[in-house]
This record gives sequence, structure tokens and C-alpha cells, in this order.
Amino acid sequence: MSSRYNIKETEKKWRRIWDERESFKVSEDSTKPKYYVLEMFPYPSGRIHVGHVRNYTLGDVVARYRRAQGFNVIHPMGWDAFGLPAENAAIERGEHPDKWTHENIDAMRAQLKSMGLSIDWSREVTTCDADYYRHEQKMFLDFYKKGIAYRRESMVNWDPVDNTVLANEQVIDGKGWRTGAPVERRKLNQWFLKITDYADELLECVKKLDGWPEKVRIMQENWIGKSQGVRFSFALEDASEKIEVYTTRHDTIFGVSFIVLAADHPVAQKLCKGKPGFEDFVRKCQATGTSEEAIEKAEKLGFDTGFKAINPLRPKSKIPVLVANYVLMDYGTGAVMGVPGHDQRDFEFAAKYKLPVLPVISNERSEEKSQDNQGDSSHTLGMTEAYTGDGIMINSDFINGMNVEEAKQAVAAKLVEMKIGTVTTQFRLRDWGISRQRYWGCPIPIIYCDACDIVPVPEKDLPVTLPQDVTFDKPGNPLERHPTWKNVKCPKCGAAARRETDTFDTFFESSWYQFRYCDPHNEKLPVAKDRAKYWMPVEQYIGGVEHAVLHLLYARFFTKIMRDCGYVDCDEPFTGLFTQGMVTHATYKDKDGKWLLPTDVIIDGDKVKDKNGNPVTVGRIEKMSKSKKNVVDPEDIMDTYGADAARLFILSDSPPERDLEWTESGIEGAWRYVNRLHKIILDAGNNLPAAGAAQPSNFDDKSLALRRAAHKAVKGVAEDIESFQMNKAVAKVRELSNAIGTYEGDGWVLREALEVLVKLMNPMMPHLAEELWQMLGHKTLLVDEAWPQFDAGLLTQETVTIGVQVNGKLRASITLAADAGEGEAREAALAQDNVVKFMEGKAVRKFIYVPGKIVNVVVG
RNA sequence: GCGGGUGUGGUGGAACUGGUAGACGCGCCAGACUCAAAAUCUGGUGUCCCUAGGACGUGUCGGUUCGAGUCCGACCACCCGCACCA
Repeated sequence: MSSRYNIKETEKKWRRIWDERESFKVSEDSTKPKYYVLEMFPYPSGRIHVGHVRNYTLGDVVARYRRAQGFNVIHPMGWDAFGLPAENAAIERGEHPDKWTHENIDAMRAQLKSMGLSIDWSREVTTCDADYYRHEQKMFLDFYKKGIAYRRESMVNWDPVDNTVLANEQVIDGKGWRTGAPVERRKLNQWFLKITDYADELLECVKKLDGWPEKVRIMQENWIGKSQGVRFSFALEDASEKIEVYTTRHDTIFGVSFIVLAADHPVAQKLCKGKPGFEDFVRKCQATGTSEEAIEKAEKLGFDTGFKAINPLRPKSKIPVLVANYVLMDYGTGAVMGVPGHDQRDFEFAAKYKLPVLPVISNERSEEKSQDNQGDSSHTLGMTEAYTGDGIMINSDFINGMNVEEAKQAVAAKLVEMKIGTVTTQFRLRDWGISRQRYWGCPIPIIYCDACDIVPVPEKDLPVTLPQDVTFDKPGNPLERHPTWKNVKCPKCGAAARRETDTFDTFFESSWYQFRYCDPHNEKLPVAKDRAKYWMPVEQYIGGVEHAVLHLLYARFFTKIMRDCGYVDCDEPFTGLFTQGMVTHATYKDKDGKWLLPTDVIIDGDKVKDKNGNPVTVGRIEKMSKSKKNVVDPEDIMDTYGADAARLFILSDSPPERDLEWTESGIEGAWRYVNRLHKIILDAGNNLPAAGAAQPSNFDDKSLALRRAAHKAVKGVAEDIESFQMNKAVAKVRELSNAIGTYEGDGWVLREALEVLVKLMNPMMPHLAEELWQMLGHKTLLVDEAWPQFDAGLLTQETVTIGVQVNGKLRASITLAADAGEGEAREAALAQDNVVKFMEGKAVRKFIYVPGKIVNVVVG
């Protein structure tokens, strides 16, 4: 007869029961308030990692808690199944992406199920299946009809050896990851969605998303980057071309000392045609990858066109025109006015190419260094950086003496009056490029015909499915070289035509899956309008901060264009958002400097060795990654300690928004606690009155104290879960179980406390809670039980102990009635020996009493 | 480079809107049980001087306040994102 808790069997048993009773299957129910809990769906890489466990545990706590609160909770799961890793697996191991992906999904589904998540698996979606992606092909055609989707040229990373497009991730130090060849920027015709048309709405709405973390809202606002500025042109001295620039710092127009153009700016191309060295320079510019980071970090390079531009407000001054690698044609006008005195990037460029610095805003530093600079200085005036703050305009003609804001107004007015400039609003946000030159994605339903140009695939021919017979033996897109797939007849004229061989960016799939879960088997529509109306928006979305900008912005945008195409009646997909931190682990290296898995390391006190007894170096605690081998396998963990212990540990130590350090001792501690809880109920079992027995008429002090603890926990745990402070919720559950563990007294009170405990721990450790609920004699399932109610009368304290300070330093503490007045507090405080001692006989100058908080006696 | 964040004992963290810093864990120490060990249970545990008590203490430096982990300014360290990884 073992009384020990059989974790594996018990957990399996409850999962089977939930499954049999379809406990988590939901449908629309107008009698109940709905609650939509969604975690970012996983990419099916093959195995779940601890980051997934954290994500889905957090969501499950919320889902189970809301369900106990009486909500009709929808909590679905699916697979973000298109993407690069499947193609890499195909290249490396010869496995077909479809097979590889579906096998991974099966493996990961089993792993996720073993976590005991309260998921409605009947709503599972897989984005690489045609019954999912057919709907986005239809939506794309609608976007095209409405002018939201369009085609234009844009830059990609090009590997000149493999003759293939590289993802930014595949560019390492400017070189292709497989070939090592220097990457080039190359122009390609690609599809875009006009997210810039929605910039204003996306900006205005994000400001109102008060269920989102402030930091994410700020990041999105900055990403959209609305600015007010002026667009105007510089004429050239010896050429008829004009150079249009956009600037938000038109106040510094008298400080312009050069103009820079993008290498592929039409004016640059024209002016420099045939100029010695220009072709080389353009090639050098194109040698940087397309990522903003790479461009910003690259050494600034310039090429003098030899031409001079004329400052429209100071026609006498002729300023050099250069071509530079830090200006991009995609941004603004592809030309920038250089103001090295007041822009750090321009300053660095000027310092390197010995361009003059003309300070036009006075501040302490510039006043010392430039007395009366009239605009022909040829040095940096000893300045070490640009001055970007406010100040008084100097060396600036009619705006001298104004501050920055006044100067902006005056210059803008002047340029408008002269009819050479316009005041404009500009966004940093660029249109969303959705074309990918890859096989494993959703085909773009477009046909190119020599006669009819761009022809949408007729709706009756949807979905355009991926051909299965593809090979990955050569670099590049297999669709491109498929013998038959791309050759079709033009739907309009019947002539020979070609399919688009690009596929969608995988952000396309993840931009609307939240809708698909509401109606996952609908064959006609992405989602029926009324179903979306019932379930949307998502009350609680949970995922990593790494998605703070791109995925979340695209999903918000997609919701708005689906709305405008008549699919749904929803403005914002996610009203509540929580961004979790990473999971980290210590790193280990053997004596040869090779990374070691935590399971290959033996820690004995402060000695760390490998399996052969060789010393191991313990490195920094870092984000779990395969490359550093500092990973633990959730399946191993759940096998050894059970899902509840894994869930508990994930929740207990760190606040969810911060990084979580996975430790062996931590998971062991959680496991011990799971067993301890089981033992507490087991020990109490026989001494308890039956469930539902009558409440005694009065309680002794000990009983009252336990009741207080239980009711306080009900309130506290609910508050903590709602504010996502799961670590505090766990601490409160532990406090309650500590109080129960030391309690000896009335059985009714003990049962009350135990039942509260079991209900409070249920969202965190659902298998154990269900088992304990049964051990307490209940026939119902805990998943169907309501969250306990607390008695507010048990939460108020009659007396409080507060600190007494003398001149701000704590000297004593006093216990007072909670509603004691200042007189009582003063009397009690001044009666304390230690208070008298530190007053040193001096008079009370000020007496501060904050009821329930503190007394501060100020003397001297 | 630009944008966003984090920093509290040996350790993960707690501290409500400025009011007794260290809840709850992990680790460690001591005790109980045991022939012994493991497991379990009980107690202790910021540092220093150690005396009932005191001094110091929330990344660093400065400020506001009767009172600062919390507010303000400057700095340091580390982390995340940067549009084709998802």
C-alpha cells in the first residue's frame, strides 16, 4: 500500500477524463460572457522547448481561472507551419517539407497535450494546409481589387554564387551563410500591402490599447514614426535637376553644408554617369545587406559628385552634393540635407569627409567655440558631437534669436510662401513586402500573361496548391524550376502564361489565425461573420516581446483590411496583450571549450564536472539556445517530475515578463511541493467532516486565523492572476498551505481551507488539484467548479503594527487600533523607550502620522 | 547606429498610489526521526560591530522630501527589436 503520489499515472488519468468529457470544447453561448485566451502559436520545429512551456502555462492559468469565473472560455491551438526551417530540413536531410512539418506537428501536439492544457483541440489549425491558406489567397485577391496589394521593385539580399535570395538571418557579416560570398543588394519585382495607408489608424488605435504593455505601445508608435516636416527642393548650380529633400529640422536650414543622395537616386545616377570611380562606389554601397541595422552600422562612405547645390534661403552659398551609403532610396525622397552641427550622423560624415560644420543653434558649447561664423568654416570647430537640443538660432538670417520651435514655423512659412516647399506629414513605416522567393509558403494567386499583364487567378480555381513533386538539390526556389506547375493558360485570353512563383511572407498566415480559430472548419469563408463577432477580440494574447512590432502590427493591420473588405466587424484583434520574458540557463564548457548539455554536467556542491570526471567551466546565464546547448527538454522534465511540477516551477520564481532562469534545484523544489500538497490532503483526509457539512456557529482564535488566511488568499490569488503576477499567486498558495500544515483544530475549518487551497492551485497544477478534489470526497470535476468566494468581513484587521521613526530612522514599532487617531498614535509613540532615547530630550518639531503606515517624530 | 527594457541578500524574487526593505522559494546552518544515509518535519539565516542595541544596505553618482527600492537628473552594465528567423 503506497501512499506516495503517482504523478505519471494520475496526470494521465485526469487528461483522459477531461478528454472523454470534452471539458474544454466550447461553442457560442449567448447566456455567458465569452473570454478569448490566445498564446502565439508555435512554429512546428519538432520538439517543444521551455519557452513554449512557459507561454502555454501562462495562457492556461488565465484560461482555467476565467473558466472558474464563469466565462465561456475559448482557448485554441494551431501551427504556424510555413517557413524556412522546413526547406532547410529538405536541403539537409532530403525530407519533403510537407512530411517533415506534419511529423513535427504530430510530435509537438503529443508533447503539448502532456502539459494538461485546457485547449479545445477541435479548433486546431495548420497554416500549411490548403483548407487554411485557400482563404488567404481569396483575401489577397480582394486586397488586390481594392488597391491594397500592389507590385513594385524592391531590394533583396542576393547571393551571387547560389543565385538565390537570402533572408536577413542568412546574411552573416555581409556574407551568404552557405557560400560565404559577399552579399549584394538586388532589385526584384515584388508584392506589397499598403500598410502605410493605415498608418494613422494604426497609430491612433495603438494609443488606446490600454490592455497592452506601455513599452509595446511605444515601440509601435516609434515604428510607425509619424513626423511633421517640410518637403522642398535644392536647385543645382550647373544642372537643371532639382533635389527634393524631406526634413523635420528645417530650423537648421542655414546650417546645411552638404547634400547626400542615395546611390540609386535618379539624380545621382544621371550626374555621375561615366564619372571615374562611381560604378565602384555604387557596388560598394550595394555590398551592405538590406537590414536597417547593417546599413546604420556600416562605415559611412561618400562620393563627391562635383556638383554644387544652392540653398534656397541663402542663394549665395554653394554646397557640395555627395552620394552616400547611409541614405536609402526607399526612405523619404532618397536625399538628405546634411546639417553636421545638429545631427550626429551628418556630423560623423562631415568629420570623415572634411565638410564644414556650421552651428546655427547656440548652446553653451557652441558659444565658446564659434563667435561669428559666417558659413564658410572648413573645420569642425573642435566639436566632438552634434548639438541636438533646443537653443537660440544664430548665423541664420531672419530667424536669428528665435528658439527651435519658432524657427521651424518661420522657415516652413517662408518656404511655403516662396512656393518651393510644402508642410507634410511623413511616416517611418514602409509598405509590407509580402513576396518570398521560396517554396514552403502560400502561393500567390497571380498569373502573368504577356498580353494581359497581371491576371488574378479566378476564384473558381482557388486554392492554388503547392506541387508535391519538387526537388531541393539546387539552390533557389523549386517552384521556379518546376517543369509544369508554373505554365498555365491565361484565364483572360487563353494564351500561354506563367504563374507567380513567389509565396507569401509567413507573417501573412499569423496575421489572421485569431479569426480562423473562431470558425476553423468553414469551407466558404475565413470565418463566418457572426462567429467572429461572438468570439473576437482576443481578451488575452500572450507571447514573446520579440513580436512587439512586426507580428503584432501586421495582425492589427490585417484585421483592419479584413474589416474593410467586409469579412469581419472588428477593429483591433487583441485588446489585452502580455509579453513574457525568455527562458535562460547557465552555460557549460568542457576542458576543450566545447559546449555541454546540462544533462551531461554533474554538479556536486561547488564542484562541476562532466560524466568522465573532467572539470567543467560554468559560463554566463543565457537565453536557451541549441548552439550553446544550454537547453533542457520539457519532455524529459515532465517524464521525471510531471507536468504540474514543471508548470509550477515555470510560474513560481520569476515574474512572467522577466527572464526565467531554469535551474535543476528549482524544478526539484516544485516537485517536492507537489508531493507535499498530496501528503497534506492525505493526512487530513480521515479527520474531515463530509463535504457540505454545516458551518459551526463560532470559531476559536486559531480557527479564525486560518479562515482569515484562506479568505485573504482567495482575494490575493485572483488579483495576482489578473495582473499576471503568477509568481506572487504561487507564493500566496504556498503561504496558505504553510498555515494549513501547522493548523490543528476544527475539521470544518480545515476542510474549508483545503477546498480553497485546491481551487486556488487548480489553474497552476490542474492534475493534482483534480486528484485532491476527488480525495476530499467530491464527485464533480474541479474544472467545472466555480472560483471560491471570499468573506470580506474576514479580511479586515482590528489592530495594526506600524513603525515609529525619529527623524526618518526606524526606532520602534507600536500596535494600534486600525482606526486610531493621531492623539493615540502620538501617546504610544512617545512612550517607547527607544524613541525617547533618540529624541535626546529635544522638542517635537513635527509629528507625522499616516494611519496604518508609519509614525515619524521630527525633533531638533 | 536607432527604438524599447532590466538592475534589490549566497541565489530567484516580494514591497499596494513615496511610509517598518527582503513576503514566498532555492541554497546553507542547526535540531528531530534513523544503526546510518536519503526522504520528511521543526527552527535559524542581509552585511558588519555584536550587547538589550547600533551602523551600513536596493547597479553608480547627485538631487527633491519629515521619509526614496519607489520621484527627478547624469552615468555604468546587461538584454530584446530593427522590416526576408519565427
